[in-house]
Amino acid sequence: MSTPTIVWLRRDLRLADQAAFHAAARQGPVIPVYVLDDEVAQHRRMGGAARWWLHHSLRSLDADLRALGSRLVLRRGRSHEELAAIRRETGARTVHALHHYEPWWRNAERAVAQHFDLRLHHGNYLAPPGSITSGGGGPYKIFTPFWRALQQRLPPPMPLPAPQHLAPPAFWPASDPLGRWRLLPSAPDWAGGLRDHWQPGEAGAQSRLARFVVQAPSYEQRRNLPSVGGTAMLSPHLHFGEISPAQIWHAVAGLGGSVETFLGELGWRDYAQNVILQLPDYGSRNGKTQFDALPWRSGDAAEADLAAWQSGRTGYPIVDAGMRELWHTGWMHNRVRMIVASFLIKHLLIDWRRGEQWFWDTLVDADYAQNSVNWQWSAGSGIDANMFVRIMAPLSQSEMFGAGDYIRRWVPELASLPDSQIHDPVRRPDGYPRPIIGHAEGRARALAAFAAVKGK
DNA sequence: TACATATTACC
DNA sequence: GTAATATGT
Repeated sequence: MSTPTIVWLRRDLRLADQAAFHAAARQGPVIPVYVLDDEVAQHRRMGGAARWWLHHSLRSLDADLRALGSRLVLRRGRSHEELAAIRRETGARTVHALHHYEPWWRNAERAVAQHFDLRLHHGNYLAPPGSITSGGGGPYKIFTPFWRALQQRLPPPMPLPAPQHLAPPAFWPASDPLGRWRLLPSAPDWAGGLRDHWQPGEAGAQSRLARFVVQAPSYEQRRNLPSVGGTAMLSPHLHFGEISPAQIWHAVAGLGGSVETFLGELGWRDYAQNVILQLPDYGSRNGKTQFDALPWRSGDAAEADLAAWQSGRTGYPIVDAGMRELWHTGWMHNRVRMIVASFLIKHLLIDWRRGEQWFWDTLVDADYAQNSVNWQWSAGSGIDANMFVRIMAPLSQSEMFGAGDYIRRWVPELASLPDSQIHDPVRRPDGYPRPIIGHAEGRARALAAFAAVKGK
């Protein structure tokens, strides 16, 4: 029997269009390995919602592998140590994996490469991050020119087929029982809403894509209406790599209508990855250093406001609906994400990193690049040019995007109010709070604080 | 071919 | 305001 090859899985938990599986399957026996490696220094520990998703995604991948005559080996610890142990157990000398760009993988990959012939493949982005450079040869800072340049590289390669069979090794290395990792919440079980809304795994990703394909041509008209829900809801599947952007691209490109707008969102995902590649600390450091001087609020009053925001009790119906949707389902509509982020940063004048941390813990799609880039975009602290202090008015956004039914769904205290009242109720039903800050007051405070750091 | 300056746009 | 490019010297 020939020497087995390791497929080292990270956020690429799929069989189709998975270049590491594709390459390894042709070399003989394959050992698929997932190492839970987020407890080491520098590695951001996954949040609670993401851990719930990971549990189910790993179980799904293991079932899919067993149907091919294989299985998933689970190990916990430092990636290079666990892989080296498997090498000693099985004699494997080659590791196939996909490229990942979170800063903590740099050291891990270097260490793995000391023990193995490490073959890294592309395939989790439309184009390899770092490969799109501006006329001056440097990385892009602004989305639009980046996207124009990326489009020159499209279409992405045709998706690779899933392997039909994966030869098992002569014997399997030890594998942890998934349950021992305790990725699921113990009491209280807060995951009921997640179970109702999501099907983690490759099959769930494909069915979500199939549902979206028929709606993709009307994406433009529907995507900003939280009551309608015209977005693809593929973000957690993409984050865990249960589906590739190339698969999505080839499923929707050419359908007409506003598909181009949707593809721009896939482009934004590539863009964010390119930003953290040039600035690995983007999740904790302002892109523009003058924002380091911004007088964010702190202390008991700010902490109380943060808690009200987190629990959906700000007294702004659209903000509260979004925050409760997040808590219940692990996801929030994109338009509402922008509104709640603006509210925290501008109206409450709370550091964007606090919001980023909350999203990191509660979103099933929590992604280092996306979360960092999007929060810095909301704060205006990022490297992308940004002329004014953008302060979204929650009430007019709520009206403009017809959020009435969305609010009724997530803020049941307000369910009986008519459209004329629901965005800004004059009489607050029992138990629904008054606004924790007035719009004009919050706006003025934010303008003063941001003016202090603008213009150098 | 370098470098300055004008133009355009900023999900 | 400033990134990126087009245009000028």
